[in-house]
Amino acid sequence: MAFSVDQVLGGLTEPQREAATVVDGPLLVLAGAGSGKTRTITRRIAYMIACGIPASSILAITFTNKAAGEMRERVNHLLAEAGRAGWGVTVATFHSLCVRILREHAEAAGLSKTFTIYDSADQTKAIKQAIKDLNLSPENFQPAAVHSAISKAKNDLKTASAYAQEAPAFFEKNVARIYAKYEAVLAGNKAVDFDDLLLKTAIMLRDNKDVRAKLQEKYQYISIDEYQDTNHAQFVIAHMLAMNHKNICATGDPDQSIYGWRGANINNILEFEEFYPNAKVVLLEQNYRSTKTILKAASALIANNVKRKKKELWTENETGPQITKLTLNDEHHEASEIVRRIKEAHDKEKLDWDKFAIFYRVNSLSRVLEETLMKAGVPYQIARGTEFYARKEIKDVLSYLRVVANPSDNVSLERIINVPGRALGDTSVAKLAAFAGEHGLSLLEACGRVDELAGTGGLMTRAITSAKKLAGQFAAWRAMAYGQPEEADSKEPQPEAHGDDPLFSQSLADMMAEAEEISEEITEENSEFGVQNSELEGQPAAAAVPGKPRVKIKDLMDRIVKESGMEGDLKKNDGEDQGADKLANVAELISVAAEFDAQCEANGLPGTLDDYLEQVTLVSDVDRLKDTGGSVTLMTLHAAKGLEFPFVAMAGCEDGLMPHSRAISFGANPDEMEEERRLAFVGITRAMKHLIMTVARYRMVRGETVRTVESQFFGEMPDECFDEHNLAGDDEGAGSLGYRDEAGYGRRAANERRQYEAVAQRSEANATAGEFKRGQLVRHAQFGLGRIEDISAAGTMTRAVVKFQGIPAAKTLILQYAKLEKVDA
DNA sequence: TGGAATTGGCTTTTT
DNA sequence: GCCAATTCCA
Repeated sequence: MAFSVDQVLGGLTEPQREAATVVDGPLLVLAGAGSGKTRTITRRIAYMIACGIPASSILAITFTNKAAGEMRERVNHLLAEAGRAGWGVTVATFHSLCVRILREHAEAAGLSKTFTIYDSADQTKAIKQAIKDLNLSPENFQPAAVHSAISKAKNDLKTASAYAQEAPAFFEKNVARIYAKYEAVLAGNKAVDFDDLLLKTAIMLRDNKDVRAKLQEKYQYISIDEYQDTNHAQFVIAHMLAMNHKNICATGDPDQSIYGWRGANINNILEFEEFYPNAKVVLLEQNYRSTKTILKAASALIANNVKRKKKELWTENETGPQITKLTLNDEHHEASEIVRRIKEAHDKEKLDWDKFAIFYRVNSLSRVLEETLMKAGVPYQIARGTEFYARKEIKDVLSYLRVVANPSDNVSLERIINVPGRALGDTSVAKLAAFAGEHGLSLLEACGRVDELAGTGGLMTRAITSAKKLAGQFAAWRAMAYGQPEEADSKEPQPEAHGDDPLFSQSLADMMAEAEEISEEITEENSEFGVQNSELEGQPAAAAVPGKPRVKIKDLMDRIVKESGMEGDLKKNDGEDQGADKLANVAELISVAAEFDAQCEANGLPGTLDDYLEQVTLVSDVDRLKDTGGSVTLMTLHAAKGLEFPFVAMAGCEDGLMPHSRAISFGANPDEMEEERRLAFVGITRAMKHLIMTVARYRMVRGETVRTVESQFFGEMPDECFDEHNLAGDDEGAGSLGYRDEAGYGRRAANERRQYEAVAQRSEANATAGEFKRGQLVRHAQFGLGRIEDISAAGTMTRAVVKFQGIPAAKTLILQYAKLEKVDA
């Protein structure tokens, strides 16, 4: 054993070695940017195995699927070198781990085994539905805002009723109602959303002693990466799992906490020691990535944050070149200058394209950069905002599959019930839905029994035929997917009033049981998805159903695309439209599915439809980036976390963008500014040697050209770190004018001003006693503190548009009724 | 019912 | 400015 221990720990520095060898008891590794954190954790896991800890009792949680895959690979590689088999460690993200736990303990969690996972788009849709059902106006309750409120509540483990109890004011009270309704919609569709994965797992672990004990025994050694970005639900899950053996290792860097906006709680890491008083703490402060210059600038910047643990990054690397700071005319100038310099470095320094990255704060900046790269013939890849899986045609195909997997999923069915057109428009669907509601059926079941509706509802003959046909098709596809010999299910004997898991759940359960028997170890331990170990020599294949080859997702998909008429529809619309594009995307989806099939085949995994759908739902943009692209990488600062590049360009280093205006604007939590600073810090510390930061003097924002001010963060970093060039041809010294050009820029701005002035004049005359003006701070009995954004007179009424703190949508109030109270700043 | 045309809203970040 | 969603029109 000793031999492998040495091999496993070889080349680690003293602190790294310490972190890797403290295996028992709580451990906190505060790892600065570029301090070899991943390397250390990987070694730590390998060390545990080398010490004889069974791989199956090790759980490693990472932030992205990509990180999970990489870690798995590295652990395997290390152990192979040390002559050990590395498979069997569970490496997962919180979300994928939860899916697994929930499927295994579906009953205990109060879920159907075949639950569908809704992505954000599905969630928003379901929320819209709930808002509509409650007869609330979508204007006052913007689905997106409600969505984020609910999501936040779930991350804090607040169920609908708990949330309702605490709801302080009007808005929240109604959100509570929507929340409850939304939960009902989800349950009706046998669906869970992203947040539910965490919430349901956390609650089950908290309340169900048996399940908790079982999982505690299973995962005796737990390590969690990027701990600074965990939220409350994740915190609870981690500690429920660890509370017995207390072998929990949290690694992370408070300075790189950038997901506060979605509920991550930086205090989880800041207070780890309070939670585990006997925790061992290791600091990794030596940076192996960046030059002294880059590190100096980054350290100076982050030192401005109050909420942090002091840490001094240092490096033995060279001083390196100064950071290039460029001021350009506009975003086009910015893009061309960045591209020019990238090309230059590519040619002169013989750097491959994949050594370059361009970061930006918001996705909208990518457009011009992309165009410029394309024109210049520079290969690039991008973690896109509207990524592949969000495309309409892709979502459509996946919706078909989801309905096959879960016939109760009405949201997915509604999405495609008339795609391609089959005479089932809004009217017909409404009737079907009403019928379904009356009889406690799913929408699909209603389609199958449309005959019974014919007398009453008066559905078009064509619609009736279509509905029946569709129900029949789904039955057939389902039979194919789950290896059911019959195809007769659509006319199946009455699925009784409230079908709990109708149709096929039986066969699925059997299959799962069988698969488990065959190789409990493998299915359980070999991680989730298609990303698999390659070192699985000699393991028995865990085929889904013995004697029957597993159904290929590709074949199923192929069949659905053809039989549903989608293919024909897209071909028909080919007329130099996007039809061809869409068809190509579908083809791409199918070939990715074929890859999934092949992966599962190779690793002897069941690779059921449910597995596939789960995989597809939980991938992110970053996961889709290839390492070996031979291309320049474009991404948001958020996506850049954990990566490194020899040459980095950060575009849009301007106030309003970085830091984002949201953190600057009225009512912003001061913590937000710190998070913006951390975001900039993350960006800067990705760079190994070359760093360019650019400022565009004018930038097109939402169709308006605005005058910008360079980022206030520049003022927090030492001048000597920068090599500054002003390549903007025009005016000097205008930088102090403010965010928007005083003179107005463009017709639209002028128009707006004229309108504003007119309104202001009118309201001046009408406003009660004239004390309310635009910009005035006010207090409202229900909504709280706000600021008047606009004010106007209409007849005898004066209307004020007020933006209240904590309420995303501005409210329009009538002054005579609203009893606004003036607040002095 | 489907396609065109207009509006409106949006822009943080994503598992 | 762009995209999606809604509305309008045939």
